[in-house]
Amino acid sequence: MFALVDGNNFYVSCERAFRPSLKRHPVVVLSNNDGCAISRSNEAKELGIKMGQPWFECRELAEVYGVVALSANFTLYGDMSDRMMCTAAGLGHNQEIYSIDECFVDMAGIRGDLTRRAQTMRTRILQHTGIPTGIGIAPTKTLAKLANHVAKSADRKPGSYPAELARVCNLGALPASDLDAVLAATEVGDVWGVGRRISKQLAAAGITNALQFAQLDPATVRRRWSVVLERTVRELQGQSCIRLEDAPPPKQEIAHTRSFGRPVRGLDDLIQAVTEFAARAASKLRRQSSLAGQVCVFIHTSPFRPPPHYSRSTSVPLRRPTANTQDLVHAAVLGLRAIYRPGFDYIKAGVMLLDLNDDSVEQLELQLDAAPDQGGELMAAMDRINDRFGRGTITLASAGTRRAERTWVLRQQLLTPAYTTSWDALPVAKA
DNA sequence: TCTGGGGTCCTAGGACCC
DNA sequence: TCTGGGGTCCTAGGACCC
Repeated sequence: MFALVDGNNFYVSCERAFRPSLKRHPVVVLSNNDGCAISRSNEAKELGIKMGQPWFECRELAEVYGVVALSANFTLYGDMSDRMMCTAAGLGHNQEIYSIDECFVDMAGIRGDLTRRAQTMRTRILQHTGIPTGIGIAPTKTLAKLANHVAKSADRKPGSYPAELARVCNLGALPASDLDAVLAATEVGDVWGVGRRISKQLAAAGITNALQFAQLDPATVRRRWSVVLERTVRELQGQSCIRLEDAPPPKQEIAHTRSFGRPVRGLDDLIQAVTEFAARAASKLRRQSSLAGQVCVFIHTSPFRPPPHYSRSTSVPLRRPTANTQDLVHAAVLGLRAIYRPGFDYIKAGVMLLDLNDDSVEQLELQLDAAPDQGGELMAAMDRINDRFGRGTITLASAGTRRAERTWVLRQQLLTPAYTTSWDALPVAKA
């Protein structure tokens, strides 16, 4: 039996935990550059503000109704998530943290009334963190997701499902006929794994609710769509096909990409952005003890603006896999110079690290051929400083278009003289 | 004026090999 | 003259997730 614990309107709930005056007010949290609404309180949802909706589209309406709009504070949300996950882990023996606001818990081997246990856990999470949650329980992960959807909908929209399924919904405890009724009341597009495209195709075939979908023949679904969708059908039928991943595998790619607040034209500005993106990605890479074999960089103009449009990406292979910021930045800038065309208003850029593998192999090679230190100590020092004093305390800079060499720049305003002194002792500071 | 930032998995098709 | 077919690897693109 799987449980899915999901924080309601997570970012908004995090903000409310520290500002109780926001309760019962319509609140939205906005993405970077205050571009889109990425979390909405129930009150904001009722006003019709959609997930991912551009803020400029709803601003007028929001002003009329006094919607409070907040810029996202992802550091805060990460901390709140850690707390919520620690508490939620007590629900069973194994936990998979699926996203910042959701986790699966394997409840196999837990005796007693699972529904009551989940209700107790819900109260405890609320007390520990101030975050309201919904908990769904079912024999497969897809059904647990669906149960969670029921738990939240029954709470928020009375009448959508039986009221006793609100907040905690245990589909495993339901008689078959009741389960069918729940599936029949669920739109097929609300099933985990069925997105917009496929729901449209299913609708064309007369399949609009989850019960009809669950009654399809898996082999037919595989032939007509894919093995992925076949698995979804089987899971809805109660056959568990997706295992709990309690020890998440290391990432296969690491990206850092951003939209700019306003259009960027010059190569120098793009180099500056790409340098920062590559450095951020490199730091994530070291955190999971991996090395990258390739650096991909992309730039593009806004698809929402009139032409001319320009969009290109390129991959730069590295001579040997590395996690060194300097090497990764160098490769990213090299790629950028290759794809850059003057005369366009660029709105977004990004750096992706690909071909990732474990750094232990590289360590072995280093020992074998006694290669010079690739800056490992320096990188570790940078990471420690940034962990301690905040991201961006120390960064790598790239020279602009006129000078080819790179320079190190220290942002010293956050460093005390003592730390500056010890930093000066490091060989790189003279570079 | 103003439109997020990450990820994963699968498939199709081409290149290449035997 | 006649010119196979299966396996593997890689890449691009699609679809999905939060």
